[in-house]
Amino acid sequence: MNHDREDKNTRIPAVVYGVTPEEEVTTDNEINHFIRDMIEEDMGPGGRYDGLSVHTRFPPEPNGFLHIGHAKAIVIDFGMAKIFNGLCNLRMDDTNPVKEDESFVRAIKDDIHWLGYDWDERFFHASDFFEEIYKGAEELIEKGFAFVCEQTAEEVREYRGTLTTPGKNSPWRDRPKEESLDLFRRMRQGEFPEGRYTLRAKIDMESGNMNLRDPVIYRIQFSHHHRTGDDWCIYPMYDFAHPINDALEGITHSLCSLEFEDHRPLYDWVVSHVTLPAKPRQVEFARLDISYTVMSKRKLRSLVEEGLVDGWDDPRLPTLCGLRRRGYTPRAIRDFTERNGVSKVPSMVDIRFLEHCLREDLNERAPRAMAVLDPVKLTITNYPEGLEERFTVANLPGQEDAGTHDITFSRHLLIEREDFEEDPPKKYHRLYPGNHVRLRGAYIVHCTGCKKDEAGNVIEVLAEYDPETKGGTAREGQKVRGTIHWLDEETAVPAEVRLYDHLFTVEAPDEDERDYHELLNPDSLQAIQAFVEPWLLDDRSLVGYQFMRLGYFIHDSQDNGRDHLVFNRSVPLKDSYKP
RNA sequence: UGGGGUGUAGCCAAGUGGUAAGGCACGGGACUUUGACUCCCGCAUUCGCAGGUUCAAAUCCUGCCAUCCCAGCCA
Repeated sequence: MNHDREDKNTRIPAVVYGVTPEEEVTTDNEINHFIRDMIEEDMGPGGRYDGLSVHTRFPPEPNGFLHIGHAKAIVIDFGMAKIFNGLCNLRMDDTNPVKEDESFVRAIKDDIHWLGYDWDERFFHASDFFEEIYKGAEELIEKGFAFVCEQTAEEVREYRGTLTTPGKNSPWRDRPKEESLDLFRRMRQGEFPEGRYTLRAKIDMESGNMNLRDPVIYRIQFSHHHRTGDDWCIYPMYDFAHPINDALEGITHSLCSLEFEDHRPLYDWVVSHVTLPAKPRQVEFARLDISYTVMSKRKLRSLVEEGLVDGWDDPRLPTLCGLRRRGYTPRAIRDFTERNGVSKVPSMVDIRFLEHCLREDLNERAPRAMAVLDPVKLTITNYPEGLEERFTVANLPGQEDAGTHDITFSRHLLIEREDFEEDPPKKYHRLYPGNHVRLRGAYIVHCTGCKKDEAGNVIEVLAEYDPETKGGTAREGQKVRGTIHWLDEETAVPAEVRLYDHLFTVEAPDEDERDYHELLNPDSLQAIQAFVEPWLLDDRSLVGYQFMRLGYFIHDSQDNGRDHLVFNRSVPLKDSYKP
């Protein structure tokens, strides 16, 4: 057994987007679901595990990056342990060396830490227990519950039968156990080529459950394992290894997704036929799906490999690293998964709920700033040329300890093009000739007109300010319906802003029969040249900013330089304005 | 008559024999130096369908329907 003691060093660095250093994993959500009830009963008086403490595990296969679907499992696995004052292990399910790689191990650990969970020293690999698992296989052979089979993969498939017809026994099923034992040991010694033999559990070829039709539990594979190197040339199958790993780690509740439901009889078979120190229990729940995106490892991989997105951490992807780069916070993700609940109903959650959870978190802690995405000039015609005023504004209105920063004001400003209409629709209360509007934090101005080019496009908006309204405070009795954001043209800093939309144009791309390439949203990324407050040149909020009236944005973690600011829009603000 | 699951609002989801929680979305209003936030109000006479038991059924019984997963020497 090989605990990774250096693991303590893999804590992600203190400065990581989405989480503030002193932040703790807490929840205000009421966690109530059938798994909690079941555990409660199992641990209670007379229950299955009366007297033991809850022990769960999160067992990813290190062959890809974690996505928000995994986050649900992580929240459940670590969350249940926490609620019941138990423990949760992290285990790399590495029983198939041809698919797995050490590089993923690191990324997986970082993502889990980022989400706010920790496994202390309980970091395992399925491969830590290869010897014990092997012993279990020998035990099965000795008891007559397993045999070495010589059927080819093709023959195994034929003999397995179909969903509606029973299978047939392998001709090697009744091979004497001494012979099986000898062959199995020689398999381990590397005497036979891949595919020549397999070890199969002797259960029931006529079972309606395909998993019980003498499943292969060991296969020969001459691949280099990322951890055990070339020590082994036979590897246990998931169905055999998993229950044994669970038992050896002292897991009480082995929580997994619905598709393993009909593996449970096999899980239980292994637990009762192999001598083990504990009897873990498998419980299944529905995995998480989200609208307008894909969650399958295969599709995510091909999006990355075909260059359709900018790597595994593309902000449009549902991967945890992608969400992190997008500006999602662990708190929002945890909140989202908890509030979704846990059930056995295959579900497709509306992505707008995820967005809601992010806004709810960021609204409370993202500093406010101003940015103009589609600028047009605003000239304050009665403000002296060359004069500059400085205003101090709160980072987070209403929260004094969040600090302040300064903004400058002058005759030449930048505003959002859509905040001026020469001929406004009804109920429009932004700038239009004759209207009073507040420039947030500065002054109330009175729009006097605009200048246009030959083509009739507005190139400059004109207004006069009211010196009596400094700071944006209205005169006695004065009511100003519109407040807009703005930037001082003199001090505004150019920045690239990346606006994201759904990666797919349909709600359920995974269920669509069309090739998913056809379903990609061509406008999922729109990069524009915008302007932001100079303050953002040096400031780095770990939870990003709210660009007022626009949305939440965060410095891109990859592409920012001192002279090249890049912001990702995490999520736009809600907007109930209907022209 | 393969086996195993699941059906409560547009999307999640409580509910476990006493007369349909909550959230998201949506619609309306109040407030507002963000058309944000916040706050009010509205949103299932009905729980996949049909029978049955009961004073009483989303909850119990029977039948049906729909839908998901399983035929890797993947996990």
